[in-house]
Amino acid sequence: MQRCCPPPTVDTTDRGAEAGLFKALGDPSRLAMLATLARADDEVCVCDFTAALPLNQPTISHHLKILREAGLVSCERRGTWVYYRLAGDARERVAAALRSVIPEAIPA
Amino acid sequence: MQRCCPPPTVDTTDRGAEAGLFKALGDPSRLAMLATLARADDEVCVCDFTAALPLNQPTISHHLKILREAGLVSCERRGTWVYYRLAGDARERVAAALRSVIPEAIPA
DNA sequence: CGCATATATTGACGCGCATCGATAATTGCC
DNA sequence: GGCAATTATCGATGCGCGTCAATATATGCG
Repeated sequence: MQRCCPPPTVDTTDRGAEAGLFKALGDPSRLAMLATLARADDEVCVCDFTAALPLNQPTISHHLKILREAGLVSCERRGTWVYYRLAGDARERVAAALRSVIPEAIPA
Repeated sequence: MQRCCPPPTVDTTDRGAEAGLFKALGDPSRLAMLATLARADDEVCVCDFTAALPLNQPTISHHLKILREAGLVSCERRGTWVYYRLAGDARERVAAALRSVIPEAIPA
């Protein structure tokens, strides 16, 4: 191992949190749910996801749990049905994560 | 399976490409390399990564290959050393992917 | 209470990923 | 050509992920 030219400036900041966020975004089905929630003015029923997506019900529930634990969505039970909505700070959280890695990728 | 209330509007657009991009961002070591490249004005030598990151050399090479295949970085060999740089359209690509999922997450 | 429906959890399976050691490929230098 | 150094590839290993069937939990209704 040998140096080549100038002093190295490798960013060794721990980005486990940001990686966790992006990992939650790393599945097409989860992106479909997030895109739906981001465009819905109010909440979306789980039954809509199970009806529209080509996945079995436990798989839907599993993906929603991952989004929940990532803090990207929140849910509320009303009667038999459970309604999900985009978390209030989801937009700024992902934007901040992206900005922390590639600062100029987002205006401000 | 039964409807609950209004017509569902689940976004079933295929987001495999966006998910692939986010999946490439879903690792702390790869984020460290990307953050380094995004802040470096010019290119960064592989030897700097192997020297600074707590990973073995084959693992570094493996992660760089993933970033390369995701189109996020490009590389050029000069002599014994290989230099990586952030791809020219990396910033707009990730911004567009994020915007396509959560439109209001990014200003423009 | 008992039944039906909606959602969550559990357990299992197969595949992909992160990591490493060993080795190959490439280049520079003698 | 031969040797040393840098990077890439290969093979293997262990773990995590996406998926499903089966089951559990929760709610509403009669």
